[in-house]
Amino acid sequence: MVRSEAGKKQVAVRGAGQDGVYEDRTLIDQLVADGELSDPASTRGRLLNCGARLFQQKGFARTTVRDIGAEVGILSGSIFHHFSSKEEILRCVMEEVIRFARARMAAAVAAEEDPRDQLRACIRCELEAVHGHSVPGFSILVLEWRSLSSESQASVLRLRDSYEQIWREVFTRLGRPLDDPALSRRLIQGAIAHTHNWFRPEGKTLSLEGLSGQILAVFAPE
Amino acid sequence: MVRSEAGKKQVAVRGAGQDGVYEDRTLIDQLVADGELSDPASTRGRLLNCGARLFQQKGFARTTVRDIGAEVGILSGSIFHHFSSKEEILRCVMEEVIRFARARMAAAVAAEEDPRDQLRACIRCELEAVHGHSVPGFSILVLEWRSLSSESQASVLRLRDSYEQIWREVFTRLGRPLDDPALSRRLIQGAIAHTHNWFRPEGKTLSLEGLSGQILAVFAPE
DNA sequence: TTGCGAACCAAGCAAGTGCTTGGTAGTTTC
DNA sequence: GAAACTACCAAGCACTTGCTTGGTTCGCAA
Repeated sequence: MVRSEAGKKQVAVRGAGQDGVYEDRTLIDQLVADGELSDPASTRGRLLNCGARLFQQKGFARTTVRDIGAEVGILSGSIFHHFSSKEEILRCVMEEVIRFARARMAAAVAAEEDPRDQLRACIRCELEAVHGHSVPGFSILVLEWRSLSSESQASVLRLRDSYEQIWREVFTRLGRPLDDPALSRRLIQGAIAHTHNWFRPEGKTLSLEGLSGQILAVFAPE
Repeated sequence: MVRSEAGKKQVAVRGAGQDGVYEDRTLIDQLVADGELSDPASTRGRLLNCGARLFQQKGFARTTVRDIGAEVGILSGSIFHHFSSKEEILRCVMEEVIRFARARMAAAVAAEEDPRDQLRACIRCELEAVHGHSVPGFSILVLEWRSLSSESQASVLRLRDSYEQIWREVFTRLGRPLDDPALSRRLIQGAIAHTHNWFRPEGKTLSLEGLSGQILAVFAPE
């Protein structure tokens, strides 16, 4: 709620900014320059970041436009100068989340050659996204899907498919564990998304790295 | 818990009742007689069944007490003669869903001897539950978990653990795919729950039986 | 200087929300 | 047969919700 001129410094590499801002600075800057993401320092960008965090924490229905405005430091009515409706905020959050996650994962896959290592990179990427590192708001894609109108769903779905395509290509190259790469992807997608409900990275017993290995062991045993 | 009246073949009366009532008559009757489920013909039972269906269709937040009352045929205020709050309806729905799903799966497991067949039975059971056959409202357990207060979550969690215990025992007997049965369960739980978002049983390409086989192939390859 | 539009405020509307209150039939209990 | 209880209705209260409206400030360009 306190207006913190925080927009400027955000040099944060690891350790998110006040609004839960993305971490990877160079990638962000590139995407902002390409017009794929809103500038996180702008009011619109801050509304999206705060919205993402609140939607993830409390859920879309339990988050009010007054909540979002208060965190950004403007009144609720002023939000509608930037977005035409509350639902549009959710849709834009989802779109930016997908664009960022897609760019991140594409880079991670391109850094590997062996298909199994590529799968490992995908798993790691999505796990980090689900657990709030690197891509805040990622789990909203699953949790709040039904909060979108069917028109918005169709729009977001097209974008999302370009993200899924990366996964499917990796499973195709791997040729496992099922004949149908799309089906493999859907099963692993559910398994990873569900870790949001039980896995706590701070728990000492199993690290996120260790969890990646276990999931890999199931979907691509050696 | 281990209601092993299993071999009784469960003469499922396919075709739900007016309120989308459970299918397996004999099992239901037994659980009602034991006081584990509300009589689906009573007002309370009908409120729970209607609530379950509406919560699943529209989500908890988007379902109003007026919606529920209208479906049952009473005014919204009268609901609070049976439940102290809207949230209590959700909690009771979840509890009854768990009790029924637990009894159904225990019976299915007890009917098999080979651990791999037992796993297949579990997968089949939970897939049917998730997709609205046999256990209406099952997916509420995942989708609306955050709509419960933390006290209610703790209460439901205890009950739910007795359901999860069945899964863990099966994975323990199977000794696959991971060393940790609880972890295996959580991964397969996510994979199965997520099918709710994409699998359509009426689609000709892949039946629910076929899907069961594919999931089994991943988590317990021959 | 003047004009203009972007960004925001202050106030509030209309529609809904969960839940309460006071009351009334019908049934059961003693 | 009076009392108590169950299950419900009719009405509405207190509050929250997304969003609108009219007006103000301020940077910037002509």
